[in-house]
Amino acid sequence: MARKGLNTDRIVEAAAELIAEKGFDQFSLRELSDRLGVKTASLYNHISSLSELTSNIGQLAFERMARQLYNGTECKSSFDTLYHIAIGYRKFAKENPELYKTIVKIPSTGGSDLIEKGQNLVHSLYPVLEACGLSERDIIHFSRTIRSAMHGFITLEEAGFFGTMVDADESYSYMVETLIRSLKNEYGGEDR
Amino acid sequence: MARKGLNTDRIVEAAAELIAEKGFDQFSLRELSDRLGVKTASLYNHISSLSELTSNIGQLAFERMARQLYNGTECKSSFDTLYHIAIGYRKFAKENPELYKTIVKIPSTGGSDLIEKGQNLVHSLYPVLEACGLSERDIIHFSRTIRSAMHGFITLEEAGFFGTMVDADESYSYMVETLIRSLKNEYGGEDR
DNA sequence: TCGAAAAACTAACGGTATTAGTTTATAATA
DNA sequence: TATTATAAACTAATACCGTTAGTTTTTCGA
Repeated sequence: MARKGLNTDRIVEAAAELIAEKGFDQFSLRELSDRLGVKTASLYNHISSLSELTSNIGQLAFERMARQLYNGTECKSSFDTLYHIAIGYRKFAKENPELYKTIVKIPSTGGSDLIEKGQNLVHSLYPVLEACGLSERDIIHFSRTIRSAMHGFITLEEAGFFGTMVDADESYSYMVETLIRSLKNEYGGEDR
Repeated sequence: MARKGLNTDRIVEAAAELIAEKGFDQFSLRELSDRLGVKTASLYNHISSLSELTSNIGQLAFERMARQLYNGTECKSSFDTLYHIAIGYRKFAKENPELYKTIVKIPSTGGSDLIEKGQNLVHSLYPVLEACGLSERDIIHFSRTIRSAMHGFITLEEAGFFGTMVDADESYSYMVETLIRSLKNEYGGEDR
């Protein structure tokens, strides 16, 4: 009955760890509380509901991803930067597949904090695209395009919708290069 | 206690209807059996588990989508055909948002029947891309690219990750046109 | 030192999918 | 047509799940 020094952050981190190990679908508050050495009901002193917890885990995933994506990205051009972001995005998703799932599995209701964290990740794309020469409106369009492509690829691959005949890495490179090439063709030359 | 003439197909269709009405997350076997005028346990004479049922619903979604996508697609060029498929894909997903979710929410284990139905939908893309002049390998690559883009866009939009400042329809057109333009630039002229 | 607040607990509720065992209705067979 | 076997309904129970209410214990601040 001694206090365990629990708080929201520790719970969220332990939950993320548990999800990473056992999978998103196998996750339960019961197993989480077991691991924290506490009864399930005690969690509710720190969290208000499972869906709120899930949202917090999604935010954690965004933060970790952002940290991994934008550390030491020294590239020759904005196009190169874009390429490395795209490669890093998938790298993170493949290294943390179950954690990545939480990002989009949030119930649409009340996930505004998560959406905000997602926006942070997105906004950091904008300067890169601006440096490529895109207009304000096209920055939005292209940002949505490449995010859709990356996320869709990861989701479909993970779900098993790509056959095994052709290497997925190769397809991903094809996709990203296709999008960047279209950027070069439309908006500028080689040296951005 | 009189027999209700129930079978797997009727259950799957009723489940799809229920999901369309109440949402994927609100779905339960209890409400499904209520609607069918039967006790929940009785469903197990026709289905083996919820996840199998979910997989069957996903297959139904694929079939309906395929039917809607490929009826009366009379286009001037293969590029036009591709464009209309892309627009129709999103149209279906927006008209049947909850049903669309079932496609990808299937547990990866044992969903081989569903994967096969998905492959059918994919394979019907191949002749179009072949007519555009793509090599066998690039057909796979580009097919994965556009499927990723379409699916990712729909998922991110539905989850609320696109702001409301810029119209999503416009972004979707931008995305599809960008991909088709890249196809024209790489593989051929105007008249395919 | 005492009182209040926070954090643990126990116990219970309503919900879920699922299984086992039983009865009934239909279909096939003799 | 009568009988039997099979399939489809049922009842009842299990083991989870998230969540809430109410209680006890610990800790911290006045």
